[in-house]
Amino acid sequence: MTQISASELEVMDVLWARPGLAASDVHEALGDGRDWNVRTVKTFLARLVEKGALRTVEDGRRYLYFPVLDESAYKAEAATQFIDRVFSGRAAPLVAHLADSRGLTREDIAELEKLLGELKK
Amino acid sequence: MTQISASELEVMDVLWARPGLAASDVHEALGDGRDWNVRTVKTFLARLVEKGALRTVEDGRRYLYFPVLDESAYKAEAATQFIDRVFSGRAAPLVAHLADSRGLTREDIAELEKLLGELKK
DNA sequence: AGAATAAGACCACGTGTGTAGTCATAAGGC
DNA sequence: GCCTTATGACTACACACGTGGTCTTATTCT
Repeated sequence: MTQISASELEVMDVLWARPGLAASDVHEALGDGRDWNVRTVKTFLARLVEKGALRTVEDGRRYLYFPVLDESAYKAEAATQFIDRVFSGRAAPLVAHLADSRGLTREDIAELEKLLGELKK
Repeated sequence: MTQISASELEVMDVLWARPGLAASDVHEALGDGRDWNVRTVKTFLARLVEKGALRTVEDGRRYLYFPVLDESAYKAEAATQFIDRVFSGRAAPLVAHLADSRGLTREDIAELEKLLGELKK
């Protein structure tokens, strides 16, 4: 599978949340913080279509964009790859590092415990 | 801080494990699976020195390479960035996805539980 | 109707990255 | 003393990525 860059991923996130937006809507939805020119957003959309991550549906003289790539599948894969790359495939050290860098709040810890409890079944 | 690419990271991993290797040693250490030309490895080393992640010590007519970047600090930062990018900063979904994709073995789960137990203190 | 706006199509351009080649030089083997 | 080999220095080059420009055409506003 082709790689998706960090910027492209932000675009995917918008469309995973609200599939079927047009380019200008995606641009608008990104608005906060992300100060990309509409054309920049369109470039990302076009590249994502090339990569097979999105597909278009014509709507008059514009396109609506829909995800082809499944969000969960993609993120699971990305997580696995990241852990392979950075942590030699071991998940525990990752969590340890998160804790170190204050990436884990008390709620996170509680949530993880609950999750682990379920996983054990 | 400048970014380190996936390939460069593999080189760093070798030198974090065994600081003070020469280019050819790094090449050899990477050997398994990684079939890079020595010059490719040297390119990565040079770029890592430029980026300030490694420093060199002359040893006759060659260099020995030592990490400047701290491994733990780097990996903690990388983990945080990854989670921000892909999981909107939430660690729990990451672990959930790992579980989904069979990225978590029973041992991982046990290890994580132990870790969480310690974190709670 | 004419002007401003908005959409897509196509193009551009600097930087990073993966992947090495060439050149000069030093050192070791015969 | 020369040939091979290892080393560093410098260079190359294609493709990805971030960023956005131009050109054409269709719609909408006044």
